[in-house]
Amino acid sequence: MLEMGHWLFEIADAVEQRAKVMGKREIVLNGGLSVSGLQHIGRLRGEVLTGEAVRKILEKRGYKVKQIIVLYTQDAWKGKEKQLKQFEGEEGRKYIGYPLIKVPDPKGCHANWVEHYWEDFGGVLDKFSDGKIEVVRTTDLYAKELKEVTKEFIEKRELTRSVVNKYRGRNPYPEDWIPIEPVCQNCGRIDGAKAIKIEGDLVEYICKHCGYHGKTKLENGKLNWRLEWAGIWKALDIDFEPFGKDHATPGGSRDSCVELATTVLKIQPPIGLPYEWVAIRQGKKEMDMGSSDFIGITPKEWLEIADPEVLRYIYFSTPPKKRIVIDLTEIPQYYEQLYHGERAYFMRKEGKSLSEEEEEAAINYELSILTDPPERLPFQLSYYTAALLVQSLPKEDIYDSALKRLRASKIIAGELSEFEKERIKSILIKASNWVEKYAPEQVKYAVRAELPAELKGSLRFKDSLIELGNKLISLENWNEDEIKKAMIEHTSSMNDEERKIFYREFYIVMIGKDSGPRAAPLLAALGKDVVKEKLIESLESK
RNA sequence: GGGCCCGUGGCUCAGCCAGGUAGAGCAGCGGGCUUUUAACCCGUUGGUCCCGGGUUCAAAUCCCGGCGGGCCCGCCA
Repeated sequence: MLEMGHWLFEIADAVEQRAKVMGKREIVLNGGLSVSGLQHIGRLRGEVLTGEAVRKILEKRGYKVKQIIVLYTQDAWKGKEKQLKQFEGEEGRKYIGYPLIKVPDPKGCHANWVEHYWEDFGGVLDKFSDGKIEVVRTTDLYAKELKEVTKEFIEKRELTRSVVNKYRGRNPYPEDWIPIEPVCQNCGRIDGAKAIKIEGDLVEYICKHCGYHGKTKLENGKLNWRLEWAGIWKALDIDFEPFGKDHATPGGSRDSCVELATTVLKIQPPIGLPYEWVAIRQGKKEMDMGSSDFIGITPKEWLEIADPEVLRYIYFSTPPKKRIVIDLTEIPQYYEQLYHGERAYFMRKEGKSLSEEEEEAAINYELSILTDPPERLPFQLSYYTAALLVQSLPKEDIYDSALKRLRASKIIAGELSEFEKERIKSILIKASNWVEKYAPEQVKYAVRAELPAELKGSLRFKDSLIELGNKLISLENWNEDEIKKAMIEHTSSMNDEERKIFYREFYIVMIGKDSGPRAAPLLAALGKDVVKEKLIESLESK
């Protein structure tokens, strides 16, 4: 089998094996996110896309698979520095200890904190996946699926306590402990009400923050997080769930939850998978993306500059425990990696023999694409070329004008399929956003609005530049080769020193910097009109 | 205290799971092409695979013990 050895297929095998042993008809994959702030692209790695890839593999094998993401909306809002800063002034302080779902939207545009920060992640999930992912919130689960298991923990509180206390050496729960943490009806906090009595579906509690003594429904609270996680496994019948490295420590949360699952809830814990976090590099600095610290970019922001397949390819081709560092200035290289996988995929399809590395690249490509693969290897527009091109094109008409130039310069020949057209269109738009937001300086150039008069006066080769302009606009074929030829011819009589100055002035006139992208491709991209305007009209005037 | 990841030519890294002649890209050097502008093409230099032990006919790869760098957990989630 080609896929042997690929980590995603190994997980799929393990999950399949588990399902077989347990005789399950439907396999359930889970992921969990607490919406404590910025929902960055790192969170797609383990909790969403790993599951999606495993689901894809298992579905291909004929299994019915459900994929869920649980949002931990009942967790307490901690009021970390960056979280507080989302609010005006000191307003945020009021909400410390509130369940996330009860914290208002600091920007005022959504129903609450969770909905606001979930939007740029959840709202584009269907673009990063096939969309067949069910999103649930713990707030709702407590009213339904988690009800039974909550009661089970309360009934088995002694056993539960003996297990949990193994992991709470210095701060064990006391003998009268009741495993439910209610929301205080007086001060709104979920992080301090102590349950003292259970009466059917009601819990009586005393709040340590405000001293309030009251009763509320069980569902208006939450389980201690270890119980909660294990409880979700049981309530939703989970077969597989990845978890971040913070949960992976031996004797840590995953281990303690496994023990609760087997000894208290009497279930087989799901297959787990520890994964590393994703970092972002900005200049020389490199930081793990973080939700409550608001570090990173959201999936929505990623879509502005790159296709989702590109990120999927990075994630699928990297073993889960390896750290990934995303550098947004390297988007062109990330595209090349996806293209590499694409070429490998089509080589395999054509029956060519592949190296092991290419085999793997082909598999990663297959996992990364979101639509059926095209018939044959599609045209691969270099992202870098696109970035150069778009800087000289009218934004409104970017696709048609780009296509014209790409054909004129013979980068594209022949008819394009729908797939190719769509992809080119997408890359052009994304590359143009990338130039604005993240591209390194050397990639950028601008067609300057107007040449300052004092500069114009000091140009040594002003007449020669005008002459070149005239030669260029009379060219029959506007393509790189012709332009290059004309330029070589024009500068052939100059010596090295003169030529150097000539080119410097050329760039200053064209783009306002004394150097820039290669002259011929640049001019090909800019078009005749711009040449006429810059080299002739602006120099002749006055 | 416990655990994870990484350590391979100047740089970035692949190879390690399934042991079998040390690889790629960039940089360097030589040449070609071209007036270059994050170029391209051909050729080429360069490596005690962090160190020490073990297993083996054979170790970058497996096992044990160190060292250096990054990170996680220690009762919040």
